[in-house]
Amino acid sequence: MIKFYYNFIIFMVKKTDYNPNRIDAKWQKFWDKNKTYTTPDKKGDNFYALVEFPYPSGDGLHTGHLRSYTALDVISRKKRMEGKNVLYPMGFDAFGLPAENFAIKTNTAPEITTKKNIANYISQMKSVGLSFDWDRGFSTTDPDYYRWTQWIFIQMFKKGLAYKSVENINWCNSCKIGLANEEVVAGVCERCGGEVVKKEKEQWMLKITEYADRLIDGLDNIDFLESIKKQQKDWIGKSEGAEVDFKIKDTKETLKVFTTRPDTLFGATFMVLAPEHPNVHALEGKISNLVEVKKYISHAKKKTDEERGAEDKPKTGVELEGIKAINPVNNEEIPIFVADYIMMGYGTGAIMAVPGHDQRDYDFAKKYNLEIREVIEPLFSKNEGKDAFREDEKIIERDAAVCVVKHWKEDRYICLQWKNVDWHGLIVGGIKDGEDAVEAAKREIEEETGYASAKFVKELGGKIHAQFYQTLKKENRRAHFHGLYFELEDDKNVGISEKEQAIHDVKWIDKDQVESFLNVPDMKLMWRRLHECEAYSGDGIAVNSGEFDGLETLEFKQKITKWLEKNKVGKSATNYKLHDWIFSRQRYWGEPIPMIKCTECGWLPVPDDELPVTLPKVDDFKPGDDGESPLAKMISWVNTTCPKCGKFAKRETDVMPNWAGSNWYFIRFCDPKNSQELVDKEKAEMWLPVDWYNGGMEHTTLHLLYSRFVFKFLFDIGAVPKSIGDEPYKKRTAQGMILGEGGIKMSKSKGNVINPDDYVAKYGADTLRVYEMFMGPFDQSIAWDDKGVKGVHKFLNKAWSLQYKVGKSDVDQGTLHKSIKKVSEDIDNMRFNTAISQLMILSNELDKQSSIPKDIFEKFVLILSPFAPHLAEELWNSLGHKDSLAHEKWPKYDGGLAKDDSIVIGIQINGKVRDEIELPTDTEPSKEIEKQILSQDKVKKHIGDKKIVKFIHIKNKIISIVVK
RNA sequence: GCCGAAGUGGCGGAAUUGGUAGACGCGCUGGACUCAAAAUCCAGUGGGGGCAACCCCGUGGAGGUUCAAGUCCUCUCUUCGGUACCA
Repeated sequence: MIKFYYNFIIFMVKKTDYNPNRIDAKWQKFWDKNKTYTTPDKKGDNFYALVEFPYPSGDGLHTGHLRSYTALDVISRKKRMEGKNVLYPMGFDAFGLPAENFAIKTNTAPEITTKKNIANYISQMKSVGLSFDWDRGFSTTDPDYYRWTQWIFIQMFKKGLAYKSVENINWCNSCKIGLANEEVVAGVCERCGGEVVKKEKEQWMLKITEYADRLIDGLDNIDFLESIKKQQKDWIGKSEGAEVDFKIKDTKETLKVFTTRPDTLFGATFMVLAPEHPNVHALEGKISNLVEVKKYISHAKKKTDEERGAEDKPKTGVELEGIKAINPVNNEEIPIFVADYIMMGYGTGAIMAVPGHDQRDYDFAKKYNLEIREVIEPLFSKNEGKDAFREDEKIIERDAAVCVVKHWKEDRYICLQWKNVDWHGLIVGGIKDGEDAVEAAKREIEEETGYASAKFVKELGGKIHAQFYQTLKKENRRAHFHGLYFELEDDKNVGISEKEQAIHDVKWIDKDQVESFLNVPDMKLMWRRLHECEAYSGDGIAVNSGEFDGLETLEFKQKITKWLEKNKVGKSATNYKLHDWIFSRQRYWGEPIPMIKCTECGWLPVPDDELPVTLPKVDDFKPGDDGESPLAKMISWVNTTCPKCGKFAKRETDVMPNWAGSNWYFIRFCDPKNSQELVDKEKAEMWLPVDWYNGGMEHTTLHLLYSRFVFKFLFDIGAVPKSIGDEPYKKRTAQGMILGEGGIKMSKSKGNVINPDDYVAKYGADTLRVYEMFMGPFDQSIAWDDKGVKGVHKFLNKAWSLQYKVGKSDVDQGTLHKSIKKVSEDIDNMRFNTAISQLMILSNELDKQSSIPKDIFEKFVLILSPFAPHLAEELWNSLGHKDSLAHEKWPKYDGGLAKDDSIVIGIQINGKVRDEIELPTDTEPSKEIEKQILSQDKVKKHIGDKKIVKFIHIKNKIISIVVK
């Protein structure tokens, strides 16, 4: 009796409320002290998880950072428990404009602000229990780190990949800084939203274009989200075609153009130059309307890129009168225009205009009344399905008339809907021997619709071809459609035969409905020709192209390119949208570019033993109005001696862009303290490539592309071992953005920024972590919801109180094993939201028990721990374990126990669920089961006296009965 | 314009290969506990009809394939991202 009371009192006293603040602090201290997450360098079962290291801004960590960091933290924690040696590092990308702008405003040195911000970030990250290996941390602003950033630049210089060039760069008027194309968003500066203008500046450039093909090809063998691969490919923008030289009549000048369609050369009826094109200047003497031309050019230059690219802007241009170009394929003299729809930044800044087959050229030609010549007749080839064109079978050619027929009064047109095939088309009929197209068409119209008053109005352009396999007759068909337009004069209808009636219905379709009614591309195109407003830019068969007539596009391209090469007027060529990377910034807070200019010896790199070129302390952080870096004012720093001849020389005063430090940081985490080389080869081999890299979608064409480029370069020069390949990241995923409450973007100005610190203080780190993982699918944008946070907190409270139910009892293990399975798989696939919902299901079920067996509860704690590590550690501890659970074995599930013994499946009658039946799992279909089901009352009722046509039983899924 | 992703209750969202749509969470309603509130617990909760057993309708819209469609096919509308005269 006494003992009973004693136990009872102990039991009462032990029970405490969930107090996250106490638990969080306790375990964070424990992990720090015991170096729980410090990663040893060793060969073997390693796993490198990486998240984008942040810029340490004054605002501190935001919820978006945490979504990414928590996700890979969950993955890292699970991998550790699965026995992997996990590297999950963190550092800071601390060079950049905010610290510099702050310095200009307050005259506080960027070092000081940066140091303070980094300390704050570290304490914030620790306060949410991210399992980073802090021993490997660094900042890109550490001289020990940027020494190697500078070293990489020098290696690029030595290989000819870094060069100085005068560029018409994007210049932000408010930041006073040159921007890469990637940093100009919608015509304004990505950072400050300020106006971007064009400015000529001498800049350091990196030849990323040399790696363009490898950057495309490398994507094939790595596990990146498809959307990322596609965006990178589009950004690089490779297109293959030819360069063609057009002579300018009576001069020695030629105009070089790039085209992806050399097969349309015979259709080139004029040329167009970009306003900035240098040849305009060179030809000034011959241009008779020079004043007009100059006026147009200066007007065009004033426009921003955005204005020039504005939607639906009518095309403008002016002809260069007095000069003509000569089309090399047919020696025709064609006019030359300057127009701002041609951009200097793409291709050669000049085009051959083919108005028949390019929509922009077409619009321009229409406006200025220029010749439009058709040189490609469309060919529609069926390539898929059983009626796909078969290369090796014989081909039967057929001429046919296609008729667009207008109503006698209204703006409606005849279409045919076939009855036995899914075909919505126009009136089509074969042209018989001795018949012309119009006669054939009239005959068909009368036969198929009964209307006899069709009056021929006009032809609808040239022929359209279609090829497919006729499955019934077992032959390839190639049909040549002649498009004809008719108008009915009256409503007289002579009727149609029964045979025709059985084939199709005649439909009168309103003008604006016709296009969507027609369901085959060749008919749609024929219909659109009635309105004469577009150029056909697809593939087809050549016409009006001299000796090349009759060739199909692909073959024509090859032949004409050979012809151009033979006649020395062109060659095959590849063009990219990607430009070389402008690598200079006229600012202070960045890595100094380690170059010296000697008037005698030219540009020379700073010798290796003088690296790093440290950033000198300055008093005035303002850039000069002429765009000079603040460093230019540091005369004593700028003046130096030439490393080659020893005479007076000057240092480069530009600094690197903030991408410089971030494009190789993941390499340094493998060996962060190495003073001899960028990275020790053996250590690089242990960790690289990165197994899993998660970050934001916004870095797809910037950081992610740049760092792949730099890594390939380091691979080429042997700075990283060859054995690891030339791709830095095996797998790349991206999280969705977190929006403010109500679904609007978080911003200071809107005052809807969520500060994670507040939630850590109020609910604890685990609630914040679990909420961020639970709020929705990881890759989708989602709005913050305070109510959801409370719900998660309730769940953790429940998990906490479950510990007081631990005791001896028998509890069914089914849900536990199902949960282990689901949580394991969901974490691997970043389906964190459903993993947590499964944990909730499990906790709800355990809560229903009067007592929970200890081993079940332990496993629950273990699979909860990646999401809520502090709570899990505390529970683990109170279960009697002394050590951290960070390296405990991840529970395994028993496939048998994860399955239910029996399963309830629905019984459908004529497609509707009417009843259900509980069957042992994996019950095979049998006559007995069928009998049992048919004897159930509800089933009997619904079948009534109808006859059973079909009885379907899919194991573990459904019973479906069809009755009549 | 083009490319990509997505449209499911009051809300965030679940739903293997097509197989009982709405798991889990929020919110709401009712109840218990409380002097009261909060917290907690229990029950209910797609819409409509019916006392009820049940029935009808439901995954942006219109067609289609199938015994069976949120899921597959055709067309279409909307939203959100990316991109922009790319020759």
